[in-house]
Amino acid sequence: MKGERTRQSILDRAVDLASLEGLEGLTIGRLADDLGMSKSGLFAHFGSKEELQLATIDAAAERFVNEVFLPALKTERGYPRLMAICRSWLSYIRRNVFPGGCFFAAASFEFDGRPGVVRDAVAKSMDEWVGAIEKAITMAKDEGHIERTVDAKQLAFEINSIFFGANFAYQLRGDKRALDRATKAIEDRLEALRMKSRRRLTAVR
Amino acid sequence: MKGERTRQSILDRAVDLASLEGLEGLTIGRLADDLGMSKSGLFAHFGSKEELQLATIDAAAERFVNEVFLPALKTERGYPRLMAICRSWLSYIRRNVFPGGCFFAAASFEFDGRPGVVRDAVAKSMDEWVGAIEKAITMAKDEGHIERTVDAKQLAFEINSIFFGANFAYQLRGDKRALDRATKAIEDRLEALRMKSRRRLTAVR
DNA sequence: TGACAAAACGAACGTTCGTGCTTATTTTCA
DNA sequence: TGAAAATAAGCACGAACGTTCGTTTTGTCA
Repeated sequence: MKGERTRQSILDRAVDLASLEGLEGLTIGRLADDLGMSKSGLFAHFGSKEELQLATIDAAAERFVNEVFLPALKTERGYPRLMAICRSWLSYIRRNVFPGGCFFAAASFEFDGRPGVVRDAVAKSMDEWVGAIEKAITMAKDEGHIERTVDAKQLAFEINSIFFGANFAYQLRGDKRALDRATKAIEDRLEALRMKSRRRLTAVR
Repeated sequence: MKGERTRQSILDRAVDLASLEGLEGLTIGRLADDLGMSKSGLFAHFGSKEELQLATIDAAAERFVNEVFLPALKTERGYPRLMAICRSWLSYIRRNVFPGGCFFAAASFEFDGRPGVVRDAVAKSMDEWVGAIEKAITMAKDEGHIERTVDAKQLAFEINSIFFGANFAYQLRGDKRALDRATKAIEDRLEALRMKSRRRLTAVR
């Protein structure tokens, strides 16, 4: 009981720290100090640093899903939901859900060069996320909201790219307009794909 | 003389290593071992790890300019050069100029959360690069190759985003088609901006 | 309340980190 | 060729790393 609560608060802090310093830069001693507890006590919860990293990724994924994905699912499927997902992602950056920017963008670029279970876990999370975007695109096609010829994988690639670009410009370059630019890029791209015959519905936007 | 040669070979290796392990994961002991020299001997060349990191960024920038930017400058200014820059960048990923993928993408996401001179150096390099893309776009406008209404900053943002997305998909997800997708995304985007009155020139592509 | 389990602690392990010093070996050039 | 200068190595340092240990504190429940 108590242990689970502690574990959760450790992971909460670990996620924040890792978004700033990286999953490798995340350090058990530093984390313990931050939480006012002993290294050994903290360590016992995970058994190894690698296990801590994996648990941190899981915790980050949970926060991400709660803050980005689930809220967007409330919007009706099809074009509206696809756009809601994009807006939700950009809002998640603006709200600083992770203090160091997108946890998964950072982790992706940190681990893309080294093999191991941590890299695999990051890749799996990202696969799921990009897959979710693809699915939303496919739904928009199925609903007849966007053209049937749309290549879902291609479009998901482009949208995800814009997310990375937005995170980069916002976090590193401090470009306040980065999120506006990303919004415009995605809106323009998606708007061009809307079904002509459904133009009467565009006013809903 | 000799020192300069050694320094260069150290930096060559440092760049490779940092592209894989990150600039913070880059370690003096590991680097010295790799090169078959002593930590202290290597250390003397730089005086501090931070100085080594800064020199590594410079060396990476030099390699990047030589491998990506300068070759593209041989192409005539305007639309052709803009496209050449994009193709050159994608080729640079395909050729594994840095063993861990784009050095600057990795460094950007590694340091976007922490202040300091290293972060500033990374940001400066990226500013220059994005600025170079912007300039190429502006030239294409001036040459009358693309529409005068194009927002150079916006377009540069989008192109750079695609680069990040391509690096991500190629390096972490091992998606061989990532570079094709990036090419298509950029081609389609740019093609739509070409001046109608100059359509007779489009065959040149 | 008392007994047992869970959780946290403090100290220490061996290793590696970045960084100083001092000494030895090369390079360079008058 | 030999002296001066540049370069590399050797050694040691304090701190931090992940990890293990035995002990103590805290929580849970019969």
